[in-house]
Amino acid sequence: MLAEEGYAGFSIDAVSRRAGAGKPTIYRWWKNRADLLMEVYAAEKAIITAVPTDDLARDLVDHTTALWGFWCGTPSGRTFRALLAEAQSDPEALAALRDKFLPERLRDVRGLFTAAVARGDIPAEEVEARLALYLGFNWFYVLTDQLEAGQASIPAAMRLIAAPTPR
Amino acid sequence: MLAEEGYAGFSIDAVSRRAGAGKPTIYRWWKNRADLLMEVYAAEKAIITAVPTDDLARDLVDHTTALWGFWCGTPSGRTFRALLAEAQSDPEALAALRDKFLPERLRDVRGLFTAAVARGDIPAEEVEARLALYLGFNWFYVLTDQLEAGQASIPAAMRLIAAPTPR
DNA sequence: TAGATAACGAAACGGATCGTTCCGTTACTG
DNA sequence: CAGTAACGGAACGATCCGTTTCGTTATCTA
Repeated sequence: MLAEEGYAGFSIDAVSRRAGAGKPTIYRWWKNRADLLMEVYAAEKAIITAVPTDDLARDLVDHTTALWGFWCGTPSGRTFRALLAEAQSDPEALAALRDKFLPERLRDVRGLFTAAVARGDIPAEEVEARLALYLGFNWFYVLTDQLEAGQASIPAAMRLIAAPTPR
Repeated sequence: MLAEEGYAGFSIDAVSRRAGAGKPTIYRWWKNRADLLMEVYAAEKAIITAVPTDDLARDLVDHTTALWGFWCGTPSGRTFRALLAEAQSDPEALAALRDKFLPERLRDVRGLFTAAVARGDIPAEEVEARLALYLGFNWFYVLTDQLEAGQASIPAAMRLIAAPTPR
């Protein structure tokens, strides 16, 4: 349904109709639209492995390419956008997104950065800033539905995010 | 109303009640919720001047600090979050956001980057990538309601976005 | 095998919002 | 003073929310 009509066509009523299930059944299993969306996303997410090499910039380019391909090739891009929209009107959903969903999804990428720290390529105290840059970059393109047009920016952006801090 | 209850409490019905106006009157002036939100944001936006010095990193830190202060100190942070959420369920709203609202709001910041290009500090072909990094960084923190906690990341992030490309 | 338990679908609830239509009033305009 | 246009208010049908009720099915236990 998200693939067909996006967030606008996604409602608990519509889900229960389509599933041939009663609404109470849906609410028995997921307390929220956001709760359902997060499980849909997690269930659909192909395992995008992120094994650090010794080149952070290349690791980030590879991971971003895989992620964008996943977002474009499945309904997951739509799902993610719906989830982020939902979090803007439901504080509980925002808390779940920030404190549970995102940390889980970010484990691999964070690993790329900590590996670079271990190699001495980037300072440990900059990991959060660089992670935020990485996340935000992806969010901007997916939220504005510009994943195709934005591909050209990936290498330069990742080079900057991965840049060693001089001095 | 956005300041009081956020996006959840914002509906055309509620707006017309609060304004003592009929709904048709609201729809006569703004064709969309997004349309109204964009005008609210634009009307509220204090002029945050962004005059380039000769240090892009410092310019970006200053502008980000001003922007986050504006987002936190007025209902505008809420307004912006509502606008972005609205754009996820209304393709027309997304197009307006992407093609009209954002370019207008970004004029000043883009000026900071093009000034750096003119000085030879950064290559012209990387402006889009760096702008996306800048935008995304801000979006991530405002959309996750972490503007206070994220302030510590600003200097490092801006240093990376403004970094000269070696070689 | 018989009874208890739990999940289920279906329907309906009150409340809210959407975007639109109709109507009678107000306030400018010429 | 007549005409016009924007207005407020009320109501429309449609959709969705989250919850309650009810009768049925399926599983587990004794």
